[in-house]
Amino acid sequence: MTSWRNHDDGKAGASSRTSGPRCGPPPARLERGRHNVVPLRDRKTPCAGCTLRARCLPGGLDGKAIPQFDALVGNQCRLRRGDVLFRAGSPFLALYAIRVGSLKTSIRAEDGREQVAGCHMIGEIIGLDGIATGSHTCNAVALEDSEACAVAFDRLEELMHAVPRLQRNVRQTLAREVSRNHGLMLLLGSMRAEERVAAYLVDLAERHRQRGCSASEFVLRMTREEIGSYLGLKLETVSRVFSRLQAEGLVQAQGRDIKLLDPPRLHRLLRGDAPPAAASDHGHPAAPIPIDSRIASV
Amino acid sequence: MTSWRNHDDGKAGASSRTSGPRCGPPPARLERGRHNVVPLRDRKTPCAGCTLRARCLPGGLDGKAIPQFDALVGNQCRLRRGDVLFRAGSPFLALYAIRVGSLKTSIRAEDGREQVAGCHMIGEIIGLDGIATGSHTCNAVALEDSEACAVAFDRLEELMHAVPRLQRNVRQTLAREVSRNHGLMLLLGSMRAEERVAAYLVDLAERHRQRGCSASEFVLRMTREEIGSYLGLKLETVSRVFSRLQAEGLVQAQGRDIKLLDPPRLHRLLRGDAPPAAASDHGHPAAPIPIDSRIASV
DNA sequence: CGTCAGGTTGATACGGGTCAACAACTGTGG
DNA sequence: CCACAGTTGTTGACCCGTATCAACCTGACG
Repeated sequence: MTSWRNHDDGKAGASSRTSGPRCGPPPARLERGRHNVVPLRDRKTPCAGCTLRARCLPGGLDGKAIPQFDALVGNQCRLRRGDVLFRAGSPFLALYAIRVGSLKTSIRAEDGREQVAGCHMIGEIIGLDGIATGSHTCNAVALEDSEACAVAFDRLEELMHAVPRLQRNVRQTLAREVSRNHGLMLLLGSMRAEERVAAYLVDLAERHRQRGCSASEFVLRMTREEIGSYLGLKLETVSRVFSRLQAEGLVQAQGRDIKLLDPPRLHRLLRGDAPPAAASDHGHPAAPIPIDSRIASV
Repeated sequence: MTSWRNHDDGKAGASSRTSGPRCGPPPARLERGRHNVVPLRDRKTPCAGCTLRARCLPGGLDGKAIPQFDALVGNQCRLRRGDVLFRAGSPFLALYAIRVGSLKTSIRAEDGREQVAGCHMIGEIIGLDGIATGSHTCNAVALEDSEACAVAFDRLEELMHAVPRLQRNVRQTLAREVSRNHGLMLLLGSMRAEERVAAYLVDLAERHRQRGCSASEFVLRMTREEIGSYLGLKLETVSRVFSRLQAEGLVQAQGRDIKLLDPPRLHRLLRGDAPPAAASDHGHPAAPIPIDSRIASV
């Protein structure tokens, strides 16, 4: 609980909507099921005063670029638990910076199977998946009451031309997503249930730590079923693993309240007392020099 | 065999013992072991004359931008089977466009476990993973004799400022990677062995089709072990699934030579006669537009 | 010839899925 | 206040799919 919490220092005014109803794309009206997504008419926190800025898209921008960026954040949207920020298939109009709360993203196969693809916390950018096709490929749903800033992408694109640093930030955000997915693939492809859950907890702990919150004591925002979906397990298995980890004194888990009692041992569980692993690049024993470096600067 | 075939109009050494409608380039039968990578000092095919251009980074560039782009492709590198194009941890200097052949990318966990993360064919761009951190996060290894164009990234970055279309192409390439990974996650997280292998075959077929090669008859470039690693299975399981699919008349598999005998049924295997699947966005019933295909493009 | 990598197939073990019962908690309405 | 239903989480019993271990085949190559 540091800075992360109160960038939301204002009261909600009303009126003065700058241009179009913008929180999410204009068509971001009540997504069925739950509550209205409420675009805050007055942006309460301009980027210049936002404590998240350093980690957000405008991170590192100089003084005069920030208001320019600020101008494309049309609205902050308020979401209640279960609200859909965007949906697979809906047109890609904006990236979203999570200002408060957390969201899950999920992808759906044709046959209806759905899988949680990501669990995103405050300060993270979501919606990137839409860049390629122009429409989103996953659903984003609030796991708790949340707020997100919608950054109009067409205008962001323009601004990127003028502000290289911004372009770099966007690209890095995309690339981080690639790299995050690598980790998830490793998890889904080769870890067993206990390792997966441990990896999940360790990851959450680290992300809390980065945000200045306790890394050893936090609240899970997803149900056992969602966690299972994310980790490629069934909910019963997730539940059992929590119980087992608790029995072994590694964690204390009461529902969604989690305490990590022995982080080092949890880490060790990951690195594998597990099987040694083989796999080779076609049988190269030692490290060949990658071609890359032989071609000096191409 | 359209355009995809003869960008390699030179003689690539001696090879050429092709038979049948094979897509890959020269069959490439070489032993393992690292070879010298031969950066071709003279680029043989400037982008302007490359038949892959439309699908490559300079796709859609206008006449005068193409030579500019061309200038940053310093070299084409020639790889023999098993050669490492770049390695996790090595500095990120360039993106690579695969001009001939195919490569796998693999990621490695701290404990040494390694997993194939991608299988990339002619016309695809690899190396994107390095953008975020400045160094690569995965290894790229040639699955057969191959050639790749190295595109210096620092200079590419500069050129992107001047050429918006190029910027868009790079971003789209990155985003496609995100979307590809979504598909893979779905596979690793929720499919059973038979579905995974079927998905893999269907994906390969589609990519061959896109390249103007036979979609029903092709050669696997990875060993059973690599395929298993990619799909989160053990090699024996992969082998068994091939045998079972063959017994059911869906495919004909002799080693790495694959014929799809009944593509429709193979597709059906994917859509799931399988369990109905539940999961919901917190109770939202409505069906968004489904994700394009189960495996975006794995 | 022998060796080795890659592939197939069988026997068996086990992890996690499946089905089911139940507890804790929430919100609703009488 | 209570009764009731719905959601979430826990736990047990059982079974299936995949991993594991092992034998063997094939083709390439020295």
